[in-house]
Amino acid sequence: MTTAKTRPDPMAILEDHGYRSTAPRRAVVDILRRKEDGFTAEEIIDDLPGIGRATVYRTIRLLLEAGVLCKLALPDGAPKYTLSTVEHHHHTICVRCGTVDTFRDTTMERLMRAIGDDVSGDIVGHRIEVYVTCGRCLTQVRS
Amino acid sequence: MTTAKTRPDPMAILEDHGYRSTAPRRAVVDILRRKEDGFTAEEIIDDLPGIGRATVYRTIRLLLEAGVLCKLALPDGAPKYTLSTVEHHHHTICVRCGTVDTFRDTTMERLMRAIGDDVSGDIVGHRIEVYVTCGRCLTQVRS
DNA sequence: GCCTGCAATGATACTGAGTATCACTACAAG
DNA sequence: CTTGTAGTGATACTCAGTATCATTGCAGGC
Repeated sequence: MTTAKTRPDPMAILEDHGYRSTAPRRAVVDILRRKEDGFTAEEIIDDLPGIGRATVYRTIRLLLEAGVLCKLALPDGAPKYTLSTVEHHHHTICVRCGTVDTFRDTTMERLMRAIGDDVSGDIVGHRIEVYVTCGRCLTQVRS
Repeated sequence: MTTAKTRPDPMAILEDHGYRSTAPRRAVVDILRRKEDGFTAEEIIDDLPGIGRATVYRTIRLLLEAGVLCKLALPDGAPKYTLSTVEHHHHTICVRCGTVDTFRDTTMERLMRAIGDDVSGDIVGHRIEVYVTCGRCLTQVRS
């Protein structure tokens, strides 16, 4: 599931949006491309002491707006980011190790349409996060 | 949908959990019982100048743990609380006026079971928030 | 009725996540 | 080579919530 497939370079996408390819932005993009399991903003800031907080957060925001990143929430609401590969998908987050994985379920799309009949008003978006104990953590627990 | 039905007194629930019924706690519980559309912690703090931040947050936390409150997230991740009436349900949040409503869809439960087959590991929880433009706001927009 | 102990309180200071400000830098285009 | 502006980073701020800790106030035992 976590295949490092041919992912478009986030930096290229930023350039497509009219933003400059600068050294700090490339540094941020480079480091978070290597974070397969999601990351927090402070984590990136700590990893790049030469780069200011503001720049890291700005770059993250640009990538969010460009749809390259997803912002998720842990059960307690703490934010976590992850690179998004596919268009529309949802995330599973392991509550033990924090590993983020994605899934795409067509039931979900049908569900949203079904809910549309139940609620008064127009659905404009949704947030779905599934919290799991991942397979790896399960075997650790049982051993 | 937003019926002020016979709701168990949150204070009584806290007492059942072994917590004292104190004046500050009653004040907090009283005020948030009147907030049909959800509320933020700071809102409560502002409404009760005589009561300390810590006490308000503590009371909210106790109520969350007791299952009397739900903590939701707006699209930007900003937290919002709402009293929960029924056991398991989900929320719609109007992105214009912030009104919180609840729905319960059996499809959701079936969906969770279906997802269980897709993901590796055990599902331990989920978060689902549906963002809407509510009926009232829709008529305002169109007028 | 009065100790007394502990739960609860509130002031305050802190953390964590993110934004605003603003002087400065570094480019890219003319 | 100038110059305009996007981008940067230091810093201070907001917002949400927690930690600390001295003080208060009840509830139960005598």
